Parts: sequence; structure tokens; C-alpha cells
Amino acid sequence: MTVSRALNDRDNVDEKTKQRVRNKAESMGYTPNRVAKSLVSRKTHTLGVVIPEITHAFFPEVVRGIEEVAYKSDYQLFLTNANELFSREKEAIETLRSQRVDGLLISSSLTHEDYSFYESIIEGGAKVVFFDRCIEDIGASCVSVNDRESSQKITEHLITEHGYTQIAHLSGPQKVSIGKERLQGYKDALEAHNLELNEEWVIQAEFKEDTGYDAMIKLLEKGREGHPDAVVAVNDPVAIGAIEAIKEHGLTIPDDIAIVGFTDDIRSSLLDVPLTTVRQPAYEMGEQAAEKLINVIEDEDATVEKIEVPTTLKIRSSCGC
Amino acid sequence: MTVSRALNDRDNVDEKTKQRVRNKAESMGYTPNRVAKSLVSRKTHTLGVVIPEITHAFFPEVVRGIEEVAYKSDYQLFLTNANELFSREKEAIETLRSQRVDGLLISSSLTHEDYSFYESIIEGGAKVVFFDRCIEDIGASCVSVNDRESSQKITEHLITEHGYTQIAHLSGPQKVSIGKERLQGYKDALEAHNLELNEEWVIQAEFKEDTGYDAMIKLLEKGREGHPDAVVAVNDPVAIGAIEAIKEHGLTIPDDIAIVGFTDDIRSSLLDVPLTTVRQPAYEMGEQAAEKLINVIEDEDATVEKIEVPTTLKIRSSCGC
DNA sequence: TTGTATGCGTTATCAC
DNA sequence: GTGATAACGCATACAA
Repeated sequence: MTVSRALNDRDNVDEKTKQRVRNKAESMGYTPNRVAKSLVSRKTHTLGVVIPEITHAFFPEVVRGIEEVAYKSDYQLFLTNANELFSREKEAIETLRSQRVDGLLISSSLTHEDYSFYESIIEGGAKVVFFDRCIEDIGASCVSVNDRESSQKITEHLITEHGYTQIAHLSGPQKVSIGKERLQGYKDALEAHNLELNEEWVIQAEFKEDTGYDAMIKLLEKGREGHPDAVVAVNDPVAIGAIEAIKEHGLTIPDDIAIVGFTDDIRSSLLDVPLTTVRQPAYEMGEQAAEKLINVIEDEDATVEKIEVPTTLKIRSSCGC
Repeated sequence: MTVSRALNDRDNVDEKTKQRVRNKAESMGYTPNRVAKSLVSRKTHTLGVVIPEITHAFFPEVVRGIEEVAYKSDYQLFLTNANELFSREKEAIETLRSQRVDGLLISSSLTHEDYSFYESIIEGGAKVVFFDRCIEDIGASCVSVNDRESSQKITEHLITEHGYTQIAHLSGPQKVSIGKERLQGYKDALEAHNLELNEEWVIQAEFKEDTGYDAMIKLLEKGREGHPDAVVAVNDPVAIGAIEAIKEHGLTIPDDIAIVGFTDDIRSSLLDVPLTTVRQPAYEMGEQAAEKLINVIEDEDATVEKIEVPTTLKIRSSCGC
């Protein structure tokens, strides 16, 4: 017991004893065992992070924000990658819970539509904060951008600044919040400007380059009524895939088809025709999510809230500017 | 005890009892406590990963490889970012050790030159595998590319394929293996072709864009004897920074100055003048490192080895091709 | 100021 | 087939 007190620098230990203990600990190469400490304190000072896709550059940047905040508050991070598979996400969350992480930061994967799993763990007392891909009305806070509004804005940019009227959308999966919201924003913009929605021109992709490529090919091969004069992609990787398809069809950007994305991927400004997009502040999103989670963990009365980080339009030349 | 046996599906439990236990566990929302399990088993099934810079796209890709292997072998990952600060790296490693991770995967940061810390933890029984930035002769395995040879090859490409003779090097910090090795490879190439080494044309950068930019500015402002006709950068981010500096000086690539990198960053093929570089298979490096570490953890007789993953030259147009 | 007993949740060991 | 006991390393509560 005295050893424990000395090592934790409590004041009711004789200074000499303290020194003796410390010297001995040092010479033994003693390292405190947080596993044992956690067992009694019921706290691990550990956060579980579940991301859907570690290669999409957006997420590492979010993780960096999370890491920075966690570091300052002395939390360690368990990182898990669900690879866009809900089964794997679920497994990860279960493992993380059995590791007794103090809280969970989750960006959900795209292969599910049933939120009961999340509900049950939240009811079971898990502290959860969602980020980017949110799940609402489920008793957990969420940090994201205003996807719907941002999507509307960038679509309106195409309409008002350039006069495009034949605008297609390469959407995300409708099971995921950002997929649904961004499609909705696109529709809002059309409606606000009295443009008719052509359902044929809403093609579902997922979130990666190859799915953008495939969706664009599909769109171009609809043929008959010609191709759209502008495309709103659900995110930058999808836009990048689509650009490849457009080029392969011998069309040029932005003259034949303008295109815009969402995210502001690290590559977007470097393309031959730099991509106009919505910049999502990934690092800041990570910071906010981590701060909120730590707040929920450490303060009983923390409230559930939806935190929005502001986006900005990055106007580059792919929209015709 | 019977409960424990039932939950772990041991065979010396009555089938009916097993069922009863399981039903009850289920209905209670019971989750096994790995913390307690770890305390007795002295195993956490946990790996600590220490990377120097989470934003350099190379590392997330390595982490993905690590994650994939860890997942298959049922290990969880603690991710820490040292931000190129040795102090922070040391702190991270100490925390990880007190978390009782079963092993450590480390890519060391650039602000130190004293390996005694690593030595002491390895002597203290920690299982360590280094990756990318290695520390040798210290009793730990290491997974990396053959930096020296690869650097020599790409430098020789400039010499033999294009006839450049005035070749500069934007080097990495000499305290870090890859900084030293790549400089050495550059020198080897010059020597092999009887080109004189101009020490003035070896400028030290670090590993990020801004340091490449600064180093290139320095190089261009040496003025007097004109500028080099080719530059070998220690990695792609440094090359990308340097390219900006070259452009600002009104010079064109590759006509005025050719440039090559190392890494094959996700951006490199997308630049207006796509960057010739050495492709390092990041994902595979992560896989190999994780496999080796798990091997060291689970097999007493695992040997210390230096594992090299092969590189390939990515010839694009920045070298004049 | 120091020390003893106890318990965190789990499992190995040894009864019954 | 089941159960009691002890131990993993630490810290709280309570003596001495």
C-alpha cells in the first residue's frame, strides 16, 4: 500500500520512503499496470474509434483530430476499420465494449438499415458519439456538416453561376445519412429553381472511385436524351472515378460536362481540371467529436446534441469557372 | 466457475446448464470483461502502433495493412501519432506498455539520435517490430524497403536514361534511417557513374511539403553556379513542395529541372507533370510488419530479421520521360 | 506514516 | 458435472 501511495505521489508518505520506493521501482524497470488499475476503477481511459474506410483520405484526417484531443485529455485510441461492412463494424463494437472502452466514436458503414443494434448498446449505457455519417434520434450526439444544405449550395452554384439545367446526381447509398441528405440537397436546389427532377439522372454509387466510374458509365450510356451538362457527385472519390469515365467517353470537363464533388480530397486541387467541391473540415470534425465524447464520459449531465461544423465551397475549374 | 465454463463453451458442462447460463447472460446484456481476463492471462490481444505522422498518406495505408492482419488474428490496435516528436513517441510507448499491449509496431520520429530508450524496452522484454524507419542492431525485427538501393536506382535512371549530370538531393534528416539510406543511395549512383558529388547541392529537408519547399528555395538561391538539372527528393511530399518552389521561380519541369520522389503518394500521378518516383508498397509493408510481430508474440523462437519489401520504379514525366 | 483486509471479473487448480 | 479457493495488480476503507 505504501508503495502504491509513493508511486502515485500521495502526500501522506514519508519523503524518504517515497524516494526509496521510486528508486527501487526505477531499477526494477517497473511499469504500472493499467489493466489492473482499470479493473478496479472501472475506467480504461480508452476510446474506441470505428471508421468505415481507412483509405479514403478524409478519415485519417478525422482520426488525426480525434487523436490530438484524446492525447491532450490523456485517452488512448483503439482504431478499427469496418471496411464498409456492417457485420465487421458490429463485431468491432462488441470487441471494443468488452475491452471496456470509456466511449465510442462511430462513423457507420453502409450495409445496414437497422439501428436496433446501436439502440441496444446505447441503452446498455455505452457512451457514443457519431461523426460524419450520423444516426439520429437514437440518444447519441453526432458531429457532421450540414450535408443537405451544402449539397444544395453547390448544386445551386451550378445553376445560378453557370446556367446549367441538365444536372445529374451520382448519389451515395440511401441507407447512409450522407447519401440521403446530399441527394435531398440536390433535389432542393432543383426545386428552388424550378428545374424538373429527372429520376433517370440520379444514379446510385457508393463512396469509392470505382463505384463513381461505374455509375458515370451507366449515366452516359443512357444515351437517348443526350447526356447531362453537369454532374453533382456524392463525394470527391466518386467524382474522380466519374471523371475517368467522362474522359474515356471522349468528353471534356467542364465544356461537355461540368462536375462537382464533396469532401475536398487531397487530390482534388491537383487534377488536370481542378475539382470544385464542398470542403469538409475533417480535422475539426474529429476534434469536435472527441471533445463531445470526452465531455459525455466525464460529465453526467452532458446533453445529446447535433453538432454541425461549417463547410465552405471550393470553387475551382471543373464547374466551368 | 460453471458460468465461465459455459460461456467459453468448454465440454465438461451439462448441455442444459450451458443453455441456461447463456440465456441468462443474453437477457442480462452480459459482455465478457477482457480487462479482467487480461489481468489473469497476462495477454491483452492488443498491438500498439506508433506512427510519426498520420497525415502523410503513406502511413494510413500501412495502418490499413496492419489492421487487416490484426483483424484476422483477432488483435486490436492502439493507434498513436507521435507527430514527429520523439518526446511524444516515448510517452506513447510508455503508455502503451502500461496498457500491457502484447507487442509494438514502431516507425520512429525524427527528433532523436539516442537509441538507448528502445534498447531498454526491448531488453525489458517488449516485443517490437519497426517498420519503414528502422533502427538496426538493437534486437528487433524491421520491415522496410531497400532504401539505399532504390534511391540509387532512381538516381541512376536520371543519369543513364536522360544524361543529367548536375543532380541535387533534398535529403531527409540524417538521424532517421530512411534519410541516411536514401542519401547514401544517391551518392552511390553518382559514384558509380563517376559524377562528382557537390556537397552544396545536398540540402536537408524533413519529410513534409513545407520543408521541401524551403529546401528547394535554398537550393535555387545558391545561384552562382546555376541550378541543377535534376533533383532527387527524399520523398514525394518533399518533391511536391519543391515543385511549387520551382514553379514560383519561373522554371518548368522537366525542361529546366527534372525531379523525382520516393513513396508514390496518392497525389503523385495526378500532378500536372506526373511525378516519377519509387513505389513503396505501404499496405504490404503493414501486413508484413503485423505478421512478423504476431509471430514474435506467439512463437518463442521467432528470429530477429530485416524484412525487405520490393519497390518498383514508377516512371512518369517529371524526369523528362 | 504505515499496514491489513477486501474486491474489481476472470480462470486455473483442486475438491466433491 | 459442479463448485470452492486463490491469484492476477491495484486502490479504497479502515486500522494501528
